[in-house]
Amino acid sequence: MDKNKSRRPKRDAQELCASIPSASPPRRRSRRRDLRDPSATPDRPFQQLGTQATANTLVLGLPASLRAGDLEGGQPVPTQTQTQLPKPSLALPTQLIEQHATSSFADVDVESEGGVKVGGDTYDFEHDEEEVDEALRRNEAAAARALGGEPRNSGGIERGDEGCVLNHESSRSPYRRLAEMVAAASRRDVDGGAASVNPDRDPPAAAASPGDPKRFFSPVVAYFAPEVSKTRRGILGDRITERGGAVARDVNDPRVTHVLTTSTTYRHWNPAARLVSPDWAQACIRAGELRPEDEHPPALTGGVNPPASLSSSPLPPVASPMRLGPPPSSQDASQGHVVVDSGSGADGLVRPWLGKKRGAFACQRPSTAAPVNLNPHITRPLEELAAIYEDVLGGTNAYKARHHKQVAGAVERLDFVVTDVEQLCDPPVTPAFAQKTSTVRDKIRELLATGKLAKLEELKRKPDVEAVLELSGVWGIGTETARKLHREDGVSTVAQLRALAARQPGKLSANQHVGLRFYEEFKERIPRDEVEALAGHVEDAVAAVCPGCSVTVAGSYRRGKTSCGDVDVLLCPSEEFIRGGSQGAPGATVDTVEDILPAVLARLRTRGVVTDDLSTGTVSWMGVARLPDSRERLAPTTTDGAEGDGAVAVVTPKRLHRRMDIKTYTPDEMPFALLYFTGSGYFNRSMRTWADKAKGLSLHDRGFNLVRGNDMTAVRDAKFRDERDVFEYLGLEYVPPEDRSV
DNA sequence: TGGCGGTACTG
DNA sequence: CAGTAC
DNA sequence: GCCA
Repeated sequence: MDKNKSRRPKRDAQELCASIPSASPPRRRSRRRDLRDPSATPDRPFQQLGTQATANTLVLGLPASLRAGDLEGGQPVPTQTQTQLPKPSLALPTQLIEQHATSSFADVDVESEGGVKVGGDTYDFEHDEEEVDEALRRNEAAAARALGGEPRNSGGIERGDEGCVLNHESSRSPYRRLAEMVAAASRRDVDGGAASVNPDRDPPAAAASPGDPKRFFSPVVAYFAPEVSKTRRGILGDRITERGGAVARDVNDPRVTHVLTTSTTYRHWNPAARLVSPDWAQACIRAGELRPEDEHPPALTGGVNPPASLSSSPLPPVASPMRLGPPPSSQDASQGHVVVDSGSGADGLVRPWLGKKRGAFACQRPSTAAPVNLNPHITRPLEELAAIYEDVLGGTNAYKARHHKQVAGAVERLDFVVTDVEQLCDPPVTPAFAQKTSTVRDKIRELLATGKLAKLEELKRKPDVEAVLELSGVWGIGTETARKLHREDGVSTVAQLRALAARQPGKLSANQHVGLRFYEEFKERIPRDEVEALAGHVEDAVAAVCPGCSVTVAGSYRRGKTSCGDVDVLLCPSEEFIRGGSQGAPGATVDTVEDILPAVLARLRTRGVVTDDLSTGTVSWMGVARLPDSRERLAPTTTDGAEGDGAVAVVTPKRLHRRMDIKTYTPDEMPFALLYFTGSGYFNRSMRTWADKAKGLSLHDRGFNLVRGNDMTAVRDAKFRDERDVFEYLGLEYVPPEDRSV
């Protein structure tokens, strides 16, 4: 444990405060060149992705810093175990550094489902202690067998065995042992025979000799990138395990040797693994032996038809998503970046807390999203409690919820298993852990001692809690409506609500009917490529209506997440269009900014992309969309397997209904809109507060307001061409989108 | 002890 | 206006 | 529930 502690980044208040000045150096114009993202340099022409014919700009793709170059260039991929803090960039009060986006699981990339995995089985904490204990005993025996002797497995997968303290007598409490099991299990949580520690499951690997030609995959531990379709993953995965290999569920598993991906931009955390196309596995299967990896670099498989609108670049290459497509003219006009800090502070720096003793600052750093959650025994009950506070109790309880989630998130990012609250205190995981009293800290203590939370149990015993929790999961139904439905109509489940809605349609609003209809579909995550395909259709419509209008996907997509909860699209017409309507933008069928969205939506409706509306304004739309029923939309999945008779099965992906938002902004609002809709929610919150405290500004989705007295006046003394200008104006180092998933 | 974001749409 | 969502 |  001490070892783990020493690996943790040091961040005491002193150090954080000391880093403030460097966090916001008075930057001169010339420094803007050596920025992380070259394509975001003002001088560089913005890269267009749309069809040449239409001058539209579809801004998609991973943030530049996630691109292939990073993976191949041998730069160490930052892991959360690194010792020093990366260069501080955004100085913020620690109490504001909160994590997770809007909803509890909205931005979780790693599957955080299920309970604690122990040797392939999953236990959640509904089980009583005996049950957990028994499971631990079983698996300890199995693990001891697997680790103790020599032939750990036939695969020859080598890795260090550090930290495998499974047989320790010193571990007294069941939860300490559980914690250790969790740590161990997460290291060997590999599907398929090779590394399983559970004797009940597939031990065949032990029987075969390593040299067996039929088991040529034995040195391979494959991980399928999320964009590889389920079917393909299943088929190839089976072939690989049949032939002695293993399939890892987690890309961070140190034993992963090959990452199978179609994306050249796939970001993975295991630098030791090779990035290959799934075709590589197929070639190996066909050849009956391992084939050279170089022959199959990660790429789209042949015969794949990307959606028409994206055909020029199936995986959008280098256009920087944090750079909104600037109207060409404004680019020419950008002789100098006239973002002048006319505000407070002679040196342009504001450090309101710097002199204070307790002024704890956290510096925003690249948020190395936790690859695996080593502490579900803490985070899950906390999140559960938070969900009840937020969705059931509502009101000011949302603030309790927020704090519980903040702590859960901080604990989830830890790279060691927590067995004692003190581990969370010496460098405090959140500022609250440095205080004398903290109720959440007490809750964790209780959790570690007893394995449960009295508060949570008590709340869960209340009869309406579960009902309200479920009902408020319907879009458009919040705590109040859910409670009323349960109280007055005796509705407890979505199924019952559907029955009620059928009997008495007037009970629900139109939006709630929509939410109810797509209840299941809205809960599904949206893969990146589908986000791109949907955005591609928006781009087509925009191109037809208003050439030159940029189309940008914000949201968690822009933060580089592999899947998203919804599709967030921002439109920004050119300045020519703003000035001259269809005269300024030849080809436009509309004349004002307000006309764009309705026209775009009309086209999307006739194509069947937009299916329902949730709220419709002139510049903002929220609704439902899905991919149209055409033959070439998402990459069809070819499943000619090892048996290879040449048959190609085209698997039709189910076209789920997705939540989509589209908003139009003028070029001068666009940087703020991008910032706001890229999030995360917690990142926004911290930036808002910083703007308020440091500069007396209120930050919103279309600009700054100067807060003086009661009234607020818009800031008009500075020009903001992109997000960087906003950061700069606030005296903050730029934080790229992918590092904003705080 | 009060504040915790400000805005827009629906009904 | 309350409720909801962003 | 935490913080100023």
